[in-house]
Amino acid sequence: MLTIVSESAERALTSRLRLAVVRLNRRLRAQRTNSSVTLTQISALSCLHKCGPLTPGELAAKEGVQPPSMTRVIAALEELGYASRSPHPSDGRQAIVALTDDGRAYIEADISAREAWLDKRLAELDDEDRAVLARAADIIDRMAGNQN
Amino acid sequence: MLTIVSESAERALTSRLRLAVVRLNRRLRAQRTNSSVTLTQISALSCLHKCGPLTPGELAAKEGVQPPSMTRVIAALEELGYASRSPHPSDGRQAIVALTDDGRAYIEADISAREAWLDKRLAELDDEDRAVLARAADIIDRMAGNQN
DNA sequence: CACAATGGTTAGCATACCTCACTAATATGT
DNA sequence: ACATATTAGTGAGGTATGCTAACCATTGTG
Repeated sequence: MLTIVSESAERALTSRLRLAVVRLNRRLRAQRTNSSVTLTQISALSCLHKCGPLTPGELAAKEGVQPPSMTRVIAALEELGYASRSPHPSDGRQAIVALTDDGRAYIEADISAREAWLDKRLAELDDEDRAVLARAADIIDRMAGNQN
Repeated sequence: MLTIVSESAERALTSRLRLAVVRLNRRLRAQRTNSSVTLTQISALSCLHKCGPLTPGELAAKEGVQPPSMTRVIAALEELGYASRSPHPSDGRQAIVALTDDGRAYIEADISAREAWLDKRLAELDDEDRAVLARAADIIDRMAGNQN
């Protein structure tokens, strides 16, 4: 139960959380076998969907990766027809990356299918466990999102 | 499918949990830049430390990876002097992977240093958030299907 | 004793990060 | 105004981590 966290459990939290995240991440990546869109690309698409058009640099910062890594992701999304690159109106160095209609349709309609595995696992939990995970997702996002 | 227990936050749990895990995993991997031991290797070392000597196949099963993936991890750990491979006493096909003294010293004394980043983030949370993460780690581990 | 099953490794492929170095565009300082 | 510095993005190359398929070597069984 939630009320008391034992001393030993508390001490091992760092290790346990790390291992849990590493392993769940592994499982999630393994689930996308017959999809042409990778987990990283989905993550970037989600970001564009949530935030609207962004420059490559902004997108890299929000995803917490270096700009060169994002360049490749954007190129792949463009290739797939899910994102477009247009010139920045006032700064010739920058570019604007936006979802295409296809990209929007994909992220809105198709992601849930690719999340079927996780969705099924979540459905097997009780409401209380789901509530814990919902809170944990927020906490983790804050921790991972804070630079440094 | 998911039972909606609390409006919009709950509805997107699958997406949010996935993104949170992907991003925290990314951060954790990024923390080990000046270390020669990678996250995957640490995970395997932890497993050996907790379970004692294992065959490569057992280790792969516990970590939830395929045997060929574990072969590489074991080779790296052997190269580093943190694990040793010895022949199985009764079955010539199998091998026994065990921590060396160096490996034990490493896993016991040094891991916490490599977890400093996460440890610091966790220390910034309040007790309630930590409790949520502790429960979440257990739930996630169960979902990811880790046989202990 | 031939031969299938088992355990492990090798080879080759894909994804996803990184850093370093480069180009192009913009801002700055004398 | 023009040379120089800074900034944004990209390309090249490297590492880590997973996979499957194919391959030995050993084991155990008919």
